[in-house]
Amino acid sequence: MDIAGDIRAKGRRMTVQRRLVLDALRRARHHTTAEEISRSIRARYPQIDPSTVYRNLEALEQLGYVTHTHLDDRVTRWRRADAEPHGHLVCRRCGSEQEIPIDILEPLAKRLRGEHGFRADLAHSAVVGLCRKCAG
Amino acid sequence: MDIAGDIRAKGRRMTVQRRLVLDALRRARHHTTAEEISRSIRARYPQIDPSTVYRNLEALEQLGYVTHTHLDDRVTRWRRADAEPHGHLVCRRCGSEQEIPIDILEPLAKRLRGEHGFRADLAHSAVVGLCRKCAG
DNA sequence: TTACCTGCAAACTGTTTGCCGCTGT
DNA sequence: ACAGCGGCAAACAGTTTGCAGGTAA
Repeated sequence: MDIAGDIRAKGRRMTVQRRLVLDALRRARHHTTAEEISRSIRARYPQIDPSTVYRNLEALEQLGYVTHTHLDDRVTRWRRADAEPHGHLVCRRCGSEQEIPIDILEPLAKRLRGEHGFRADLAHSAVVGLCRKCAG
Repeated sequence: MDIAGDIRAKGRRMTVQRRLVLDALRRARHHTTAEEISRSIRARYPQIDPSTVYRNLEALEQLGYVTHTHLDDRVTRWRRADAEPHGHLVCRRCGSEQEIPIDILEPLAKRLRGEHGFRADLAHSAVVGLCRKCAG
């Protein structure tokens, strides 16, 4: 898909800053933070302001190209919307993170939908608890 | 249980500030925020500083009397540790919150434990998604 | 008496906003 | 030409911290 064309078709613009944010997200294997994206862009283009990164992440999320998730701190994690979705386990003791296949979470999503009419996005926030090591 | 005695037995102190925080949590039907606790205390005892509330919440959590949860904003929610645990559904569109019985979440917890050795605390963070109205 | 605890003020982190000139389309 | 967008600086919310004096045990 031609993101640039799509963005323009929606009356928005494809600026170099927007492209750089998109590229940074493409380079990141998993989720990243705004700060990390900002830092990686500023390494080459120091004139690009962090606030521009924030504004672009928000815009790109509205446009449907990126989404964000929350682990157990106050930092928002961003990733491309077309990456395969997955869940996260984060240990409240050692802080370790672990990705899990989304289908483990499916039965719960189904049940919440059936019993509460609630369409859960179980990839949105991490499951917090104790990892095997720390629970031992 | 005698919290005051228990706290002293652990080498900590029962101050009026600490008691006020505990009382505020007892008065609150569900989870509250530090700001709310602080405000309710300061209505009567304006000299008590918000930072004291934060420090006490942390201390009381370490001592095992309170726990915190996260909904989908950046505010920490506090409650007594002896309140019955429950899950939360929060709508990303309208912001509505809904409590759900913890046993709905049990099968997932069990599975995470079995397949990943991970002891999930599914009451710790809200499940985010679209409520019935907003999904309609 | 001696940790622990408090109030106060200041710092801090992650993020948002106002302003205003610039630039894609 | 005219929205949308960017850089800059300042504001913001929620929370944390350093300090110096106060207080529970």
